[in-house]
Amino acid sequence: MRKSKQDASETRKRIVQTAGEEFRRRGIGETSLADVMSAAGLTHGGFYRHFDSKDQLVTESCAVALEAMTRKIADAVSANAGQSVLESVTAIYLSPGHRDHPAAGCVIAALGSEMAHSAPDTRVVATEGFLKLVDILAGEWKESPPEVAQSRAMAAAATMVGALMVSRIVTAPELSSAILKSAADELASRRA
Amino acid sequence: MRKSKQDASETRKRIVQTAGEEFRRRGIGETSLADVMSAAGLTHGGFYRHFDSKDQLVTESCAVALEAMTRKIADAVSANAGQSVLESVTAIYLSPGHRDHPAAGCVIAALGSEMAHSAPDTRVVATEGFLKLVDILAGEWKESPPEVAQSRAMAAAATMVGALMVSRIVTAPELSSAILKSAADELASRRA
DNA sequence: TGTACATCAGTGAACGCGCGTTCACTGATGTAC
DNA sequence: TGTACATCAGTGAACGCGCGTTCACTGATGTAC
Repeated sequence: MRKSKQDASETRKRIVQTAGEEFRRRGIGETSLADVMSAAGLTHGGFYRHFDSKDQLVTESCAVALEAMTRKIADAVSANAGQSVLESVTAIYLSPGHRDHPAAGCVIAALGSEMAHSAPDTRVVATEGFLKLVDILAGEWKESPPEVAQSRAMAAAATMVGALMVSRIVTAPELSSAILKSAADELASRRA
Repeated sequence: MRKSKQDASETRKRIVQTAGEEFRRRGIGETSLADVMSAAGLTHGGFYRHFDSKDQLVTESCAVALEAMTRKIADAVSANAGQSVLESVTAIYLSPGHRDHPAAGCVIAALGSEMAHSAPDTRVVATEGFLKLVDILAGEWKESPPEVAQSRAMAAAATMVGALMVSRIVTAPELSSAILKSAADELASRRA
């Protein structure tokens, strides 16, 4: 049953991608390796041909998922080069679609409180993803000194992460939408 | 070994309190009932004399912990009746002490991403706690129409929750502190 | 280029372990007379 | 008020289960000649 090197490499990528989705959908602790492997169309026994541990998979899948999100957001910002950075980002990040599809969304909002207890490697990856998001947002305040722009961007990122996470906890749909809208309105008022 | 009704009632409260601390310290999924019971000075077998399930303990302990936090914040606000509500709240919520002692702090920031997948009862409790915090913050904008004040308060609450959670993920201590400070500065600029 | 052998991706069963939950038991507390 | 009995808080062992991890095995792929 041995597969070619290329097949194996594609399998590995598929496991990382699937794991990122399943972890974001159901949480890290609630998702077993058997869940991930079967979602990737494999049996769980083969996992250790590709990874040393679940922790390693968590770290890699978070890295890949964070990069996909920041790239998507950066692309949207450059596609709307004429308009406000904050507006471009919040339109994606604070959308009902993002809220309702955590598996394809922001790792920090989906797994943040679990990540606070994760392995150092995973926290480093999360830190880098957060800083990338901050960097994109800082583009809103190009006219300000860089430290000011970064500080405002950090607060804006915190607002978005918090609003999205809370919008997923809350039980009443209208309240959930109101939280996203309030955050978007508040951020709109802070434009450069 | 039967205990008096009063003893039993105190034991139950102690379990709820201890559970709230342990869950916030280590996460819900990572904290076993045996962990909670032994932290409360008991053996795990007695758990089901007081509760029907772990889920019930999670719900009750989150309710108690959220109420303690909102009471503490409301007290601080009324103690500083002369000064800005936002200032009073952020001085507590966005402090390094709060960041470094999750066991005594905000449940939503400590367990938010886990709560998004929790039982409906738990999510209802979290929703009520969030709305209580929003209600306190809305006091900042007494002059504005209530919907405006509530909307601004929701965004402020999201900022605080997001900033605190991210400050606990991030690996570099200076960055962690910078996130708290950026959020506090931004909120200060939104005062009524 | 063809052949013989080593490698290793993936399977499926098994491992020890800790989990939530249950249960028989103990003996102090609560209750009925 | 005192006594006999029922209750039940807490203990400690046990339950089945699913977890992360390991392993023997298969057979196609890769490699050495």
